Amino acid sequence: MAIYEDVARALETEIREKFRSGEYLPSEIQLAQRFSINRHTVRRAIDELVQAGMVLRQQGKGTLVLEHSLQYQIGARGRFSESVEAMGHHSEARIIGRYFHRVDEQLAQKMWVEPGTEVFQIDTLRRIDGKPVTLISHYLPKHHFPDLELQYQGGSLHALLESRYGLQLTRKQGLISAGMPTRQESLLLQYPRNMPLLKIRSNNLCTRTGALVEYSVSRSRADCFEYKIEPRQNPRTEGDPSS
Amino acid sequence: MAIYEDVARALETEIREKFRSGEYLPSEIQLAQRFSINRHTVRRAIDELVQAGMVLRQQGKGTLVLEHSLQYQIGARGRFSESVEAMGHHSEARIIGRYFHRVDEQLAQKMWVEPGTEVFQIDTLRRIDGKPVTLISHYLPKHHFPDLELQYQGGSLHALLESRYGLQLTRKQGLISAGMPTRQESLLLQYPRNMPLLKIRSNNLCTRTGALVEYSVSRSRADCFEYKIEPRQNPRTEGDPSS
DNA sequence: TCAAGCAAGTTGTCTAGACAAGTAAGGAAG
DNA sequence: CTTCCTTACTTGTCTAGACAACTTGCTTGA
Repeated sequence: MAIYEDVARALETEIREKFRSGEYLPSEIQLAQRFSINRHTVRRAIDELVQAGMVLRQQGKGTLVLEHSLQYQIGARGRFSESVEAMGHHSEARIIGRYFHRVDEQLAQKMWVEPGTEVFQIDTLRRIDGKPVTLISHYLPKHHFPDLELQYQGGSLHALLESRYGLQLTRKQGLISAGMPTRQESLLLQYPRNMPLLKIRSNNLCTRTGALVEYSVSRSRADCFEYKIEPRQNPRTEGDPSS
Repeated sequence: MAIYEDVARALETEIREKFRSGEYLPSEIQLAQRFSINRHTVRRAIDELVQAGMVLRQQGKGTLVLEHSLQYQIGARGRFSESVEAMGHHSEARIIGRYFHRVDEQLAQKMWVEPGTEVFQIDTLRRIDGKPVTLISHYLPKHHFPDLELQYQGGSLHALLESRYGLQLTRKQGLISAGMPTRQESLLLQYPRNMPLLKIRSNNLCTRTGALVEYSVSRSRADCFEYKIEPRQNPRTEGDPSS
């Protein structure tokens, strides 16, 4: 194992235990003497920390320690699992944006509606234990929901659709992917630009008529969130055809 | 302006104009001679390209040029969808590693087995149209599979389990997450370090007895791959990843 | 007093050389 | 013909030294 990797890990734990954000690391020369290695090797180690977003270099001043409260603890506890089926039905969501527009070619294809269809877009942010975790954009064809923009004031969107409009939704398809956050997503989720997001695009149909009533795109922080797939409780015992 | 920045820009335009993905850059020594600079300065320049996701370093081989069309075109053409249910059942996989070890505490918890259990680990790489897309690590408790390491020579692992050992598998749980690639994953998938991977951890049980017979972790390139969830209708709807 | 500038300390860049680690191809031995 | 080993070439790491660029505080001069 490379020396700089060892040093990087040593510095990482040391920062977590003994440094606060705003403080400066010892100079590269001092660290080189302490570890009895060359200064360039120290720099290579600090490069790792910079890449991880733990520290910030300031030429002429030193190496600044940043907030490391939510640093990459992938796989540790504090990880939330959620059934894919439950996606988008949450009540503790806060509205952060409402829009009204006509869908363009690209969105229409994903939404399974005609281009030019008038839709409401509602963006919500979901927090868990106060931490922003998931950002959801709901797209709802206008003709299904007269006056929706007045009705919905937060809470469970799907519950409102059922109580107010008598619609019951069925997820017809979900597409799961991963991507990097935009600047705005990074801000809203308080999440680094160099960490991935988990995305689901869902097409929800009316259970009775089969018409599309909601298309949603959710983006979740991958450091503390994952989706769980579980087989139906009463499966066909015929067996999984795979393999 | 730093020399390495100039060289990085020069190489960037050169790559766009004269190189195709799959080709290798001239060696660092050759580039150093061409630009009349030190090899370390060349390395620093190439670091920029690696960071930008344009090239991939391969120790002992060279510096591989990646597709530069997909840079900002995530979600464009050439995206494969695959049913989550079909995960891990593919036949066109190539074995890239076999291991035999006892599971530690952490893995045991995820695998639903006792710590210390002896397991085979088989790593496979799956390509689509020649492009490496998915990396899968299969973990199989040894006591279920005497002589598996001799039996399996590639192809469909689950088919072998059924034909050779008479086992039929049922996915009990799948956990979907996202993460960044390790250096090795980046190499094997020919994929930049700063682009995300889509991960699924699956616990597959014996359909009859309910015992765990396989735990697998798959990692897929997020630039050209996504998982599809569809409500179960007829059992023969395996995801066709074609085009 | 005030301002210019000097000095010390920091990170940033470049060079130079050495060896380790990994890959691929070709040749030698069986 | 196959297998193993050697060899050449590539990237990866470490060391060493020098100077540039920048920040800060202190000294010096008017």
